[in-house]
Amino acid sequence: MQKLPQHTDAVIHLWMNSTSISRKIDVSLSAIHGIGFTEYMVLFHLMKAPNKTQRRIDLADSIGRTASGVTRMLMPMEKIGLVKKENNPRDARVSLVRITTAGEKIFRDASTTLNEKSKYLLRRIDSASINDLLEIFKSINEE
Amino acid sequence: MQKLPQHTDAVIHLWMNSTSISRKIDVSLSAIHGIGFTEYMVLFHLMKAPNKTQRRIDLADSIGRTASGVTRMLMPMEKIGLVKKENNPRDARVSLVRITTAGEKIFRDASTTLNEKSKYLLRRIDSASINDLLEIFKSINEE
DNA sequence: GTATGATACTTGACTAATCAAGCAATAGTG
DNA sequence: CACTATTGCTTGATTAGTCAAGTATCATAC
Repeated sequence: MQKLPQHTDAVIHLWMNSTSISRKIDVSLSAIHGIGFTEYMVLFHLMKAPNKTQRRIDLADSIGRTASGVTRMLMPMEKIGLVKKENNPRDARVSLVRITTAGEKIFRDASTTLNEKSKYLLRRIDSASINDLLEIFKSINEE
Repeated sequence: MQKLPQHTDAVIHLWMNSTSISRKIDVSLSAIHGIGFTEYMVLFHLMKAPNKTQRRIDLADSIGRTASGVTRMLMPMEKIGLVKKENNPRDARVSLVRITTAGEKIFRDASTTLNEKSKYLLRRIDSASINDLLEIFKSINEE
């Protein structure tokens, strides 16, 4: 088998690392807080958003899912009270999502778990390399 | 919202990048070759394996899926003739998977597509940084 | 101001993966 | 050698997500 070019190798390793890391984080988060990595990311983006509120379509975009994926994912999250639905008075098509107080608490608790787990998973990488990693990730996403 | 520690930030960015990248690659690969990134990875690991053959359980481990996930995933791949099942005469529990000639061809063709797509996706990253990335990824996985 | 098109969202049908339970074969232990 | 535990794999039930189609609202062009 022919040797793969460097960038292909990088993409493959990115996939493998992210697969195994997000699996491990999923296990920790859901055992302790009852949410997976994707749910965590929803809360994360809501916390960052102005008024802690976002349109479903923008949320879909932020977490790399489709609109229908978001609809389906938010149903159980609403049911257990992590987020709630709100209307946009200016546009009746839009359905806004707001994080609740309960959701914020779960987010803070889960962040602690995620911090510990991330620290452990990256324990062999020194701080400077993590910085490099972040810089590279940021430039991958520039438009 | 409190600022996240560096390693947590890195894990989150890893997740986001890999989500969007593997989605894009999935689209390209399946449009042209009828396989997704996961199927490509199966072929990739089989190509690397001695005799181009692997136990299902080891395959599951290599691609970060469960044994039952592998069983389900290989069914359609066998049906379209990319891989075939073989027995291990030494251990009747084991079911080996071997890549077929047709599978090898698809793998080579798909590799070309993947190469182009990877090059495009990482076009803003210089060669030295990609090397750094690879080094970091490799040390994340050391045991 | 009315038609046409675009946008936001939901739903039905499907695919992919998980977990837990089960079966069969092998390995380890007294 | 017999008994128990472990390993490799598959299957039923469930969950998470996709796409395509449909509905409702808003924006645009004439």
